[in-house]
Amino acid sequence: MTAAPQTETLIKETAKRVFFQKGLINATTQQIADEAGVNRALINYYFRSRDQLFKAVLKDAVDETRSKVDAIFNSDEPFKKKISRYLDVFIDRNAQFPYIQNFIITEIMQDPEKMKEHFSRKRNHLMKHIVPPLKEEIEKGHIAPIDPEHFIVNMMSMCSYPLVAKPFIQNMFSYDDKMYKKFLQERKRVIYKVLFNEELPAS
Amino acid sequence: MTAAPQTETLIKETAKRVFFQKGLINATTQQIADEAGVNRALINYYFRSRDQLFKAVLKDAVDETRSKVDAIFNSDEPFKKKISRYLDVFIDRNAQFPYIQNFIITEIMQDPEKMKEHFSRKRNHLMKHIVPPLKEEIEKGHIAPIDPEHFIVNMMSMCSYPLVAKPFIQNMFSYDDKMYKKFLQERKRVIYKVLFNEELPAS
DNA sequence: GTCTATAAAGGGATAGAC
DNA sequence: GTCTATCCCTTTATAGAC
Repeated sequence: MTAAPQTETLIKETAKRVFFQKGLINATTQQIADEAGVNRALINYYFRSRDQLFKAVLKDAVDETRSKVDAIFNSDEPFKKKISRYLDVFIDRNAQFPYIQNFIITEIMQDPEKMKEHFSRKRNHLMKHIVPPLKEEIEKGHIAPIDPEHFIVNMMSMCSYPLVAKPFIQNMFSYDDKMYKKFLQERKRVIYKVLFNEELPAS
Repeated sequence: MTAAPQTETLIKETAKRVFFQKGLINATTQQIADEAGVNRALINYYFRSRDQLFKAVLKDAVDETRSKVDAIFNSDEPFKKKISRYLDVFIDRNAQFPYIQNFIITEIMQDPEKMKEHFSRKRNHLMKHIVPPLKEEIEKGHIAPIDPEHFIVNMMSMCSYPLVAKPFIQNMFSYDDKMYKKFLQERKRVIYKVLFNEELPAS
């Protein structure tokens, strides 16, 4: 085993931290190199360009979240249970890397064509997992009637926005980091309640 | 009346369009000048720097929304009616300038200290308008018990996220611009329903 | 693989002519 | 008020030595 993969991994992990934990979307290659303690030229050596490093790191993050979500929805648990597990995974994962959502949105905002690169396979991903079982539950009378597309947007909104707007929320409610973390955990229960108009069962 | 104010206004309106309608957060001064059909140096002449132009435009946008929101909550209508009017104003205003929310978030993300410049007076703004009457309505049994902070975040999430994530939603649901616009209008009713668990009355 | 040095481009801001 | 020309700085990317 040579030293190469170590450096490449180090750069990638550092970029992940700088971009998604520190939220520095405009971080320069110099900043990332300094943070990783490597020479700046090595970034070009391993990734050719800043843009390709960025894409690689974002792709990894998106893929990782997606595979976790797939695992949940491909299981044979009841629909409401799947949703509650989705809330767990989505919130915990994004609490660890709070700015992933901002980056996805900002990337797409700059150039909607970019999304197709990142989400070509994910397109309709949540829809396929959610719309059929949701309609079924509504027909059975287990869930109050709602347009599935609004259901999905409600769920994503209430999950993502509190992450995307972290500094805004901390300021508005005078939350320190510990209180904000607690608030995020509470949201799993709150969102479930709002979506289904019933309490989240103790698991 | 000289030609000066016209050019200054032209630059400002153009920047507003480039930033908040086109979503080009990293637009260069050259791009803005070209779009406005003026010489690039005039931006520095009127605004000294790109940063000050940006701040001026963002401040205008924030102030305009805020004064509309204040007018609603300073009226003496019933609480639920105020919320429904807030949904109207917030969604219509941000549908016109879809990327204002992104910019606020991105600005704050880059440097949380910046928020204090923009929102020093707004701090706790929504809280003061919402928390007391919400608690009162809950005590009276008109609204199901909920933590007011989660209520506010639920409301802001379901309003803002569909705007912030516009390209994402359009892609996911294969919405063209017309369908997306319709979807946004529907959300007024959907959000009201989710917040209060009752239908929005016909106004 | 890793470093130094340098090329090359992009963008913001200003001086000075008109 | 408006324009051209220029300066300056930042940042990316690469060539070439080690």
